[in-house]
Amino acid sequence: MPRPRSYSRAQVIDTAMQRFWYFGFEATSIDDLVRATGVSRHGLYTEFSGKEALFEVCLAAYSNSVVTPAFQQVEAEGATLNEVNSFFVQQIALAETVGLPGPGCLMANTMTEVAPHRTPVLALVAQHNDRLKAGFENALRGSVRSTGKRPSRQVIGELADLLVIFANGLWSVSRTIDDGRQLKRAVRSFLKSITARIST
Amino acid sequence: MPRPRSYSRAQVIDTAMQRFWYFGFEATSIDDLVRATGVSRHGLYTEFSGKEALFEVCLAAYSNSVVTPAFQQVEAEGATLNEVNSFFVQQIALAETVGLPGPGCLMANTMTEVAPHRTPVLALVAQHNDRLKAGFENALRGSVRSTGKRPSRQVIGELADLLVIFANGLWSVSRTIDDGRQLKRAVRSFLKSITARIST
DNA sequence: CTTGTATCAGAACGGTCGTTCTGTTATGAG
DNA sequence: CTCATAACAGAACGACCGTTCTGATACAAG
Repeated sequence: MPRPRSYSRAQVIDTAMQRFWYFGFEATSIDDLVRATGVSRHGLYTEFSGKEALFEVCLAAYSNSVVTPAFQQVEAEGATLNEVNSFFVQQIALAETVGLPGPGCLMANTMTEVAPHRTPVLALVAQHNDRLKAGFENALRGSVRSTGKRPSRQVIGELADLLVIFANGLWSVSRTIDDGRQLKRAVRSFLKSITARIST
Repeated sequence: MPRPRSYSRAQVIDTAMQRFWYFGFEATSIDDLVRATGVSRHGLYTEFSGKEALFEVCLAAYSNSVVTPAFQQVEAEGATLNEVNSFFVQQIALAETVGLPGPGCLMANTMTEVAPHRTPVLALVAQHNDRLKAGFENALRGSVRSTGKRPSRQVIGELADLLVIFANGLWSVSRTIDDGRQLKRAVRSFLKSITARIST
């Protein structure tokens, strides 16, 4: 008998995620979210339980709807550094369509804005970095398979760490740069260095 | 005849800088600054003209009192990648004494939190990145001088861009990591890659 | 058509935001 | 000692913060 809800939970989360992504956690107010989503304050508080909880839901949604579509190719069996390259290139292209200087990466932004003060958030971004590292390791192993060289597990891990750091740095500077070609050039150059480390 | 001021401008700036550094621009309130500096609201508003103006002064102070002491060795004539290495190692050691996960870098944090919404701030962090790039180029040229290889100006520029991205990424992840050895390992590994690119 | 119920819009909460203003106080020149 | 001066502490400003609450509303079962 009750009145059916007039909004879609997924769509609210997506809209909120966009606001947090571009403006950050602190600078995004509940009023902003009410205006952007069209959902009343009451609705936001019954559906989610507060601003920080909603933010954490948005981080998870970002992982699923933004990171996964682009990064799954790197995580797939048989992936190589070619897939790593197209991951970066795709994300740069996405940033260009949104407009540079752009929003960067929600995870990278959160790393520097919210963590380490709020433990649950810190855990989520650390988990994201772990995911990236695992994916990069997978691609590195894939690329190694086709070369004569056999780098140790430790070297693979170190190179994956470098890729995680590079990714975070790249999305950081994408918030101050207006030319996507600079970013693409950096990706090309960096992957060249990594490739050199796993071939003869 | 007037009453002399009871605070030192430089010390107020330094204290405010520390707060912004760790907590970020939005999450640091004027009340926080009043408590931390011991200066009244009125004093802060006559000495500086508002929160954002004070923040910009802090960015400049950070550049002078944090970046310069560590980075000037990289900018010095005759610097090589050895100086780049000790720059990173010193800053990591500093972060370890403060405690990891730590505050990272005020400039990197600002890049992802405040820029690109506020143009004057964006300009300051972009200027910081330019400074880093110029310093890294200087060191790369210094390292090249002692090898047979003669990389083009363009390659030097690209590698310097990589170093800027790496630096920003490194300070980002230092906000989620509790073991400084991981950071040092990454620096060692990354500089190894860069070195390979400018030697035979 | 009636009625129960969950959703709705939006008022209202105390608290804090960045900012301004008002007296009081401490100082050093005369 | 007197007094003009500027820095002082802190009250006060309207606006907005995140959160809670109230009463009207729209639907579906009976």
